[in-house]
Amino acid sequence: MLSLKFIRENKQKIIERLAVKNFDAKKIIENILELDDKRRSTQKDLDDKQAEINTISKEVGNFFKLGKIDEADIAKQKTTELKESVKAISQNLKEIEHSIIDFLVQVPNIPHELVPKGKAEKDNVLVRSGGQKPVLPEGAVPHWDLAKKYDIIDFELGNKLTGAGFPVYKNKGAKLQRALINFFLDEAIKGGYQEVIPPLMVNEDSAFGTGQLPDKEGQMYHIPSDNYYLIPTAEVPVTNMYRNVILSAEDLPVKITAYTPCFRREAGSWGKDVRGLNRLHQFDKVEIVQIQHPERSYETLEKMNRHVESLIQKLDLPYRIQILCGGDISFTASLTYDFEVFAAAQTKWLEVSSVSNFESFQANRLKLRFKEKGDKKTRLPHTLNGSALALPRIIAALLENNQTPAGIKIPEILINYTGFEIIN
RNA sequence: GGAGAAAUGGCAGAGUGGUCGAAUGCGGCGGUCUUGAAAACCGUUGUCCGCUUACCGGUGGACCGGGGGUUCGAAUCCCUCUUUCUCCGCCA
Repeated sequence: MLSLKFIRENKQKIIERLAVKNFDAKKIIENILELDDKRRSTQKDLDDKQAEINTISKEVGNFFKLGKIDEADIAKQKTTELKESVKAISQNLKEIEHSIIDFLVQVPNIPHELVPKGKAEKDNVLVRSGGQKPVLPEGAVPHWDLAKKYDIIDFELGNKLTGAGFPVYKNKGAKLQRALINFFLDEAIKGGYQEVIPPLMVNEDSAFGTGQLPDKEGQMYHIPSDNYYLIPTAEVPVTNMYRNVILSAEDLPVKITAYTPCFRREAGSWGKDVRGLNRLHQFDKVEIVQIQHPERSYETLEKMNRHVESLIQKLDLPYRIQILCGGDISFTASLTYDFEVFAAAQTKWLEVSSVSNFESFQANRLKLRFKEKGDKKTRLPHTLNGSALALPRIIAALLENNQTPAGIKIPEILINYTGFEIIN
């Protein structure tokens, strides 16, 4: 959510920049500014009346003390009228504030200068790539066939238990899952991130805080009896730990990592894109989150990129990194790097991480602030997050790329974690 | 799930209708003293929204768990929700 002050001061710039996200902001910004004017004059009106009531009330007190009952009664009557208008005005103010919020939450974050114009995936910009695409042996097959052949992931069984998109990991498949989680967490901790295990369900306030609500509730599983939402990513509980918090500048950067399962309804996604592990309703992910000083957030974004890249390199997977274009970047992000690994049997690039700087967009919504030492005013810090990494597609690529006639070879770095070198 | 108690500033903890944004202590910040530090002493110490201001600042309003009510006036009284604690019950 952009702050009102920012909108007031940067109207033209916002409209121009949001065009990159293919969002026509002119009308909505004008609505917001108009409402904001109304809000301020209403506020002033209310404050003045309130002040008058306060003055009179004090007088009444004094009259009573002096035994001047008649004067007190006269003063009392004056407030009756005022009180009624205060009630009406504050009701009005509340309504204005609500409609401002209603509009504000519809305005996307301003894209960074690096974000290219574009409509869809094909307009994303390649930053760099690495690793070697493997030459697969004769008769190589996609991961869903390998999963069945070696009995490590059971899609049908998950179907029976729950439904499509909820696989059961078995045997070495389950072990590999744990190995990756531990590897990713250990690397994050080495990188200075503090590990947390957050709740997997959040309340409405949290879902609003990170921008899942309003509007995107269709993407989350909802528990109506308690009004909780299953988290679509650890970003939600982790970032919300700092909702309504004032940090001091020395606390920055805050670096948190968390492993959690993630739950996504993925309403409306069907077809061959979703085969096997490519798209699931429940999957595991290690997330990294940082809260950083506005002047250093882009350095931090770069560091997070390097962290994610190093994980993929250590797993020896072919990858590429892209900057998302205006049409592909999320509502809340200023700049996003997508990391894709190449799954050689499907001959497909699979997104395994997306690392974003939200600048102050989330912080404003969360009421997350920080204060410079000796400074009276609070400021909004920048928030960033990234997957490091999402498991299923990493597993898909590992299985497909490392298949040999003898079995699937485990990357060197993981052997300490799995305890085996090959799935056969 | 049942019974009772409670929720106040960064923390601890006073405050039961006006002079309370709120005593006191701790912590934090600034200073005096000291070669330096500690101790002691002095000062200072929240958030949000307006108005004003070149700046320092000044000024109005709101906030004592959330929401509503009573009253000229609410941290204080009433209703309601939430949370926490104690006891009982159940239980991984």
